Amino acid sequence: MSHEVEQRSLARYLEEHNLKHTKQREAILEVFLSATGHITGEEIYRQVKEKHPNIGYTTVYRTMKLLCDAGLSSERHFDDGIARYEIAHEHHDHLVCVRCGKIIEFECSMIESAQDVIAARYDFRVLRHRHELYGHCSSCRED
Amino acid sequence: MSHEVEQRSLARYLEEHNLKHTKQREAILEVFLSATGHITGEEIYRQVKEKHPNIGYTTVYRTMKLLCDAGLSSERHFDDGIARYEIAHEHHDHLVCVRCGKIIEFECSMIESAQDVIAARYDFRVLRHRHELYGHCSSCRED
DNA sequence: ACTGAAATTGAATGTGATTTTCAATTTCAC
DNA sequence: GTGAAATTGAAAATCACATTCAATTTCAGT
Repeated sequence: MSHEVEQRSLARYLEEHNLKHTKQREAILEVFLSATGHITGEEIYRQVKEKHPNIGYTTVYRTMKLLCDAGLSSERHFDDGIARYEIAHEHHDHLVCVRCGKIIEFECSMIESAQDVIAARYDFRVLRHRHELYGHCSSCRED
Repeated sequence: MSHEVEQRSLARYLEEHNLKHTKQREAILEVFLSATGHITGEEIYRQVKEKHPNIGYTTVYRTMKLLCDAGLSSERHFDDGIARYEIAHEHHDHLVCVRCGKIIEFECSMIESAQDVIAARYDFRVLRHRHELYGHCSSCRED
């Protein structure tokens, strides 16, 4: 509950694409939205399983792919190679704490414009980018 | 041949770590160094196989890991998730052409310093970063 | 509410890159 | 040359995720 906007957004996507509204999809959307973000498929699976013990891994992966297609989520891969799903919003980049695993989002127009310079230098047409800073967050540095 | 510096560097690493000097390791180093860079394990395997038909996948992967530990190579993962090995050198970032797969290295001090600003803002200690621009290279845009 | 065609589900199985296992082989210090 | 320790390679395991397919569920049309 309390994610009415996204629920409606999913419902619209399903209707427009002749797809069906199921308990599983609703449950997975709910878990995904309630997470702090950057949750893995495995974590979603475990949490959905609590309320829907019969749900399968397959459905979780398929539904997350659906949510990505619907524009509600986007899939990210950090250095461990495991897919993580974040709530879709404005372009941004990430700080990843290698100790506690915390992922912080940031945006920086200075970097964006620097990229334009690089692209021009190599006559390259940039479609997207990924920029990740790996290190230690402040709370992991407090002894 | 003609990669004497690296051969000596590997030899030194092997000695220091009580590891052994083998034909396979030499052959893999040779193929790796002769590549244009950003070669996959599979590609190394195929090329080494030409001169050493009995070599196994396993040895290639193990040896590339060794070369990384020895500081001669570094492993990179781009969006396709497949490990690529590049010749270790100064820090740099990458432009990746999503059409032809070409990988161009670049460095940009403007971006590096912008990162410091971000790190300070979040009180984050950056250990390393990855910055990849995906798009179309100039030759892929020529119709 | 009822029906049935189409979509969905989930268990089992497949996939693909890489890793591990392990018996046989090779290296190298003595 | 000898033998202990490292290395090799074939086969099997792993790990995250994708595909298959028979059984179930949804929902538009009645």
